[in-house]
Amino acid sequence: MQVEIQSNRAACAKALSCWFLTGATAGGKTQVGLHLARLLNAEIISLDSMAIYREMNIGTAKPSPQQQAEVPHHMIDILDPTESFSVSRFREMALARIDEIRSRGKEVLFVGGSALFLKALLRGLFEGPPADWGFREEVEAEVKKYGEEPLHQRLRVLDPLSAHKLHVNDRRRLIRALEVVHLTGKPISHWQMEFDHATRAEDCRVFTLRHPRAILHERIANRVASMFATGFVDEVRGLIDKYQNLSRTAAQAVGYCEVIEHLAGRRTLPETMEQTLIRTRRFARHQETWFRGLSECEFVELAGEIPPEKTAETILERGRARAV
RNA sequence: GGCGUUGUGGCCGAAUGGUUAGGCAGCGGAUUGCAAAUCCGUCUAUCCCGGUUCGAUUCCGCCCGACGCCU
Repeated sequence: MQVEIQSNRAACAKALSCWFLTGATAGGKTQVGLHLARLLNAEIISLDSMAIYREMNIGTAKPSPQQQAEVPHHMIDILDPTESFSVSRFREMALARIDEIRSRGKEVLFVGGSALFLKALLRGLFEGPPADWGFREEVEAEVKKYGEEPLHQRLRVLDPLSAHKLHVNDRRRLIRALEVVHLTGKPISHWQMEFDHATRAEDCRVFTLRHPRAILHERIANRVASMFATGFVDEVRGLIDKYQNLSRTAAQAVGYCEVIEHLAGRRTLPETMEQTLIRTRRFARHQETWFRGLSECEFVELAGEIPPEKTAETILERGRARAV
């Protein structure tokens, strides 16, 4: 345990020495990131839970091949859409990439909006057991029969602290908490206590692009419209033809989920587009909730049309000014 | 022009002579191996005017709008 904390600390320190560019979806991270990477002589590590999938290009608004050729990118196109993924795998792989990039004498810039991944990098992850899907399905079946209440009841005995923190209806976390005691004999709250060291924004370089909400909504509308205009539906059709089903994680992606329903004939195209728009907005809102809550995040307010290279320069200036 | 139906919050949609469903969207929060997921919280409206009534969103009349039918 002591060793784990040590290595966790070391890993966090390593991550904290990198540059980060984050922000809600459709906020212009890709463009700014490219400029910033050039200014820093950096390579980019994607901080995005869906861009890791091959063949999911249009709907994830992945950087184009040309953009990826301009600056070396990592953690993009590393999984088939049938493979599942997890935060911890992301973290492990990303940490390895940091070393690799540094060994070339280059700077590291993370670009992306997956907030949980960001937090895992900045604050660490306890060395807990991976998901046990057999166990989860068993418990899931119980919930179906008896509801969440008995689950919560059980957790109150095994891990009162977590039970107190979790809402009765928060089935996923209830199950994970149970899973951890079941697998390790120790409550998840015990493990989690060790890893919540917040860093002040001034002591790191986590820049968070932010637009006024109305403008962000406009940008989202434009992005969704252009996705559908450039063959998003065909992309998803291709995936389904080839793989039938996407992995548990890939299938959750905004837009993909909706288009799959459409291709199955359960939804018209206009409904699908509307639903994709709505879900993208909700996604963006949740992302911003995350960023507000992470002390590491420093907001870069973008009122009006600011050219990406200008924003990159602003960030560079601010980031260089501090000793990290 | 006549007759009929109808008018509930941004949208959908119940109900009721007095205790003002619900859903969606929006907004806020949570978030440690499914995270672009998931969970929680929040929003208080009955077209206008008049009448009946202790009390009207609910009953009556009228106005306006919508829809339908007829001439």
